[in-house]
Amino acid sequence: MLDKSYRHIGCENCKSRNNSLFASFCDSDVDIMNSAKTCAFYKKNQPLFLERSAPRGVYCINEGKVKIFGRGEEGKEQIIHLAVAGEIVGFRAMFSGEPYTVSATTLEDSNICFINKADFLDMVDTNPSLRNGIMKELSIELAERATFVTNMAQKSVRERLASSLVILNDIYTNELINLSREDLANFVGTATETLIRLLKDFKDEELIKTHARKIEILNKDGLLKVAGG
Amino acid sequence: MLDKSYRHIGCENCKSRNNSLFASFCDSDVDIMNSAKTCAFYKKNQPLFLERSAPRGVYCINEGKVKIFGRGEEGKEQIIHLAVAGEIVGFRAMFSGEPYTVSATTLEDSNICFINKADFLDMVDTNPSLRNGIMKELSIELAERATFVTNMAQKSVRERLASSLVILNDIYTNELINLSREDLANFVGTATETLIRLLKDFKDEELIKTHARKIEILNKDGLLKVAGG
DNA sequence: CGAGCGATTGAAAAGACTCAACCACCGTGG
DNA sequence: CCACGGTGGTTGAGTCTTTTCAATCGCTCG
Repeated sequence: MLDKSYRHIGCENCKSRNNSLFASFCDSDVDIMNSAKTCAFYKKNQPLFLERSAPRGVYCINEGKVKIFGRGEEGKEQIIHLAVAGEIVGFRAMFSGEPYTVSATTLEDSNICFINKADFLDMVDTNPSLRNGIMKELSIELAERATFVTNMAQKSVRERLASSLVILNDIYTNELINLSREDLANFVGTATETLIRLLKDFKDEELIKTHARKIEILNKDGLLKVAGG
Repeated sequence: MLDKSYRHIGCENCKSRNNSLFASFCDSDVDIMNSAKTCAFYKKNQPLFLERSAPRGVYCINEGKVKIFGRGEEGKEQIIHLAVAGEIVGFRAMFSGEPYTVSATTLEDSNICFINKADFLDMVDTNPSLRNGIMKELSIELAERATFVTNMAQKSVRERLASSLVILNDIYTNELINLSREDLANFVGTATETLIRLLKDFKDEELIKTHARKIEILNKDGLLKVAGG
């Protein structure tokens, strides 16, 4: 269960740090980060930052999940990424010199640490392995996003939903996919009604099973086949 | 007109370098790059590199244009980016440690220089301003691509075409947009036939005018209005 | 208990795609 | 010089997917 206080969470005990950009930190690096950061508890659906606002630092997810999304002309959300424990959110804006182009909101109750921009950039400057990790991460995400664009442009909604469910299944390790229908639609890039109809199709085809809003994957290979790849 | 030989093009004389990542280079930096690079003339439709192949270095466009594209399931191209003179192509793959996820092909006769991976990474290591420029560039492109995804997911083909034409108008400075209908369709993310029909609509609405395959923008504001934003 | 939001269903319309045919231009070879 | 073949551009018709709008249902929260 999550700690509802604002008590400091020591990075040295953070189970999520092992698969984060800070995994390679030595003890003194961890000390520096520990003294630089602040920790906070975020309730579900609480924003970390908003599009067009000025970046003040980076957010490190100790526990919980965060959606990163842009908005189209009519204000409809498009979820670009779902960040899980261990991920650092908002570090792209540290280097771009521009306001946020996306917003970030918690999807569930979360513990999230914050590192000031100056402190973060200082760590990047003085720590080559962190820097290289970041450049690698940026590059990989850029490549992923190229695929994302291609999928959006060429795949049908049905294919995208199948593909999305597999991705979400990995994100929700050891638990059922738990998103509102609207968020799921905004992740797939479709209308909520279309999403619901396709979910029903998948249920009929015994690819998935729903438990109220939660979704269980019954046949991952079948979904991959529908996704076409 | 383009030089058809493989003669060396000195970076110190390269007009495109001023708006490139190498703009901040001092004379000695330029010397290093000059001795590290090789220059080559590429005919129209000649590939620089292919998806799934191993990155060997970066390509610097002295003159010409290059399309960067991925492929969907059925092999249909999706153009992710059009690179113009001054742009460095393929540097993301220098950091990702993975094979190319996209391909690059010239759209017209081009002069393109090549810098070996080791030499390039060496320059990045020893030149903080280049490094910062790259991190900034990666971050900005990542943000742009988020918008790209949102547009693909939420805008109609008509809106995307209008928006694409405005973007292309900037890319083809002082000349008419000159792409095959298929490339244009693959940039917008639609079928060639749909693209042609919409171009006709735009002609009827006097937003554009065609000269054989070339496209002239008559009413940029009108196109922006159609694009919705 | 009532209000309100999220989930679901139905019906109709719009948007895009596919397939097939045709046209137009261009360079080649006879 | 002209017929030929090929590629890229264009048009038409029909179909399928997806969206939109409207209405209903069901549950949770105050």
